[in-house]
Amino acid sequence: MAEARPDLGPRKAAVLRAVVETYVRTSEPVGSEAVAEHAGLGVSSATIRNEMAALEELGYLSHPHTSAGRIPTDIGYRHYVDALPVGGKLKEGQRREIAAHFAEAIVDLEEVLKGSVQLLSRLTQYAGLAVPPGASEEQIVRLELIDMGPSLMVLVVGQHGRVDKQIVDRPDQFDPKSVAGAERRMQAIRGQSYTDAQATLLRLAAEAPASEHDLLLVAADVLRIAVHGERNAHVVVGGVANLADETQAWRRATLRRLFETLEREQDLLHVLQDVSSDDVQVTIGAEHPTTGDWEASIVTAPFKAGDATVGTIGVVGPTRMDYLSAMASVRAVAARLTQAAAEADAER
Amino acid sequence: MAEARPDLGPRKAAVLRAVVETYVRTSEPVGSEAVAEHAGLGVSSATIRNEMAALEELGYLSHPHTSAGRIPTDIGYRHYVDALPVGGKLKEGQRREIAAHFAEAIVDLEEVLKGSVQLLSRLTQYAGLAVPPGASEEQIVRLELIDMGPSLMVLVVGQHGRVDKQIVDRPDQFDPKSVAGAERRMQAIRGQSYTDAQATLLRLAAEAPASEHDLLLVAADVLRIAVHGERNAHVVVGGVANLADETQAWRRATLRRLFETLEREQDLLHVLQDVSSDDVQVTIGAEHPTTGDWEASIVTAPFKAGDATVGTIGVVGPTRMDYLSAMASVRAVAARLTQAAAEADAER
DNA sequence: GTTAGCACTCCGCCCGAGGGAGTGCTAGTA
DNA sequence: TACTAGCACTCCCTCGGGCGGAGTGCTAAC
Repeated sequence: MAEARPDLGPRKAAVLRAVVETYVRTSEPVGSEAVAEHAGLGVSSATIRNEMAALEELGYLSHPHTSAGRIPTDIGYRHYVDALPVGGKLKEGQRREIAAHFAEAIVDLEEVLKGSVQLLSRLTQYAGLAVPPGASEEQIVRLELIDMGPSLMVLVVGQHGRVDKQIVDRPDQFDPKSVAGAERRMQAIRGQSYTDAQATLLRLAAEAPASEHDLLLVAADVLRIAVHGERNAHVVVGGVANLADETQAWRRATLRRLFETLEREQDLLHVLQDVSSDDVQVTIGAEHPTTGDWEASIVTAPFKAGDATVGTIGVVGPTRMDYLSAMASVRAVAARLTQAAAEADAER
Repeated sequence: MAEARPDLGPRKAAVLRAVVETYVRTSEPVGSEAVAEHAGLGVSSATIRNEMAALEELGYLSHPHTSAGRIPTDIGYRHYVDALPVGGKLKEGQRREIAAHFAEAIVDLEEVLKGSVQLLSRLTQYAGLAVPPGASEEQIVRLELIDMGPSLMVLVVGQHGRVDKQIVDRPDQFDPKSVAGAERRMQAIRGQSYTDAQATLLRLAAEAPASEHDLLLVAADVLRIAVHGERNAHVVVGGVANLADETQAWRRATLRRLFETLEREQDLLHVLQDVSSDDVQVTIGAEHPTTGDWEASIVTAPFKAGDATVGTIGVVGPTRMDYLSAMASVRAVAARLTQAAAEADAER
């Protein structure tokens, strides 16, 4: 990601910035005249033209056709984003909306995330996304085997309100007595983290009588899935209607692909899990293989809930995105999320 | 819904049918010539023209402009649908796909519905929808109060794998002893239906000591919500990407509105709950107030899971929908769903 | 009641012209 | 050497007019 691109020098950078910002605002290719005015560099449009030609040569800008203005390439956006000052400012209204949203104490993380994703989509006019924290460090509050007639439900409740369930076919050998036995045996893991508990269950299974052995393995498997998020790890998505807005100039086919991926949670998860950093992170266009044909960018930030369990929240929008404002919104929401979770923990 | 429209007579009905079917296939206004060929009425296009003019007069067809063909109005579609033979046929491939999907025994209803909605969206190329059955008649397998530090989780597990949870702030007076007491007390409802259990809890609350009183009320409230589906009653939605397809001639703004409603689960629920009947039901365009500006139709069918608890499954697509095939698909999936649930019950 | 024939309407498309935005280049200036 | 003014050139976009065609509605004949 940190490609060794040559430093542009202040003026080229300013021109690039002006092109990006004007293009984002108008969604029309940007001409030298407009840049000369907007960038306030005190040079004429002719000079700008030279700079723009150079920027195109370097791959930061492109040209729909000879006599049109310039539009940024993905690389151009990348440079722009990297050069962006850290502190994007929120509008007063946005700030208030965020504050209002986090006024209530955090209770159910899942619900809060749904709300936060909606909030982000309202703030940015793009679609909001969130990946709930993995369960690995969360403590288990309860683990139960529930007899459901022909099947058996394994139910796990985590410290932060997480509930994982899985229903498995119950082979005949799982008689009520074994189930009760296994359930009693597995209570040893209460208070352990999901990861630790999984190991404990495997150990218990080894020691347990044959009739209970498989049951313990099944329970261990539910924990494994909870940790890895293979099945349940849904991505919370909200505000996708924004993507269908007329002002986003996506072609119909692109829009369709975008929606398809937003539904395929697994793919989405890969993208979101690949972007991990301590701060806001931006993935532009084809920078990630999965997002190659999206013509879209993702802005994400991690948040902490509990001790070290980390989730991700962010937005998806067109590459022609208002990165500054999107990053500010995402950063602010992630920060408030972390803070709210910390307060909820302190109270505990 | 059953408007007292005059009977059209066989020929007008045939003309209407031909217009609808041709229009659905080609998405172009249909001319008299085309109908004369397709409908096989053995009359000339001039006669068809007269009939079409009459149908327009009656409100079944409309005219984009003087010299264009006809397209059906919502009323036209309605008549067409009502006159449709009951037994739409599935293609062999579709039949196989459905069979394959229901080959496995039903375990977790929620998971099955997600799959079925995807299945329907694949079969029809529209978007799939489902409302899980309300909890009212389901039996409660477990009801627990779980201490989560500053808050309290009420957890209910139903006979068919349904899990409702709610996290509530725990006022100070809820000391561990009261919680334990209330939990013991409320076990009386095991095996009762959600509705009955709710009443039982209210009765228990009246008898219980003050310290446990509120806890029992909270639990009763969780059941009430589970039954009414005020909060949790999510609608399962899948395959929305299909709606963004180029071949669906929605304007961007309409598409946006459609997606917005698909995200507002409450609204959607109202629409789906309003359509209840024993068989496949079609809601066309503005027939339902909520769907007024959708330019979309909904095809739904109820399915039974368990004894009398009824959910709904269906598809949303453009008013210009292949109703015959959509109805056949929805009917088939609903039937298999009911059947699979019955088998699962029999095994119990 | 049905049909053939026909005038008429109106859309969609093609075409070419004109305007305009923006470029790239060249020559001149500080 | 860096910048600027000027200018020719390119290419898109739009607009208007002119078909061609699809389809209608009507009339008159069967």
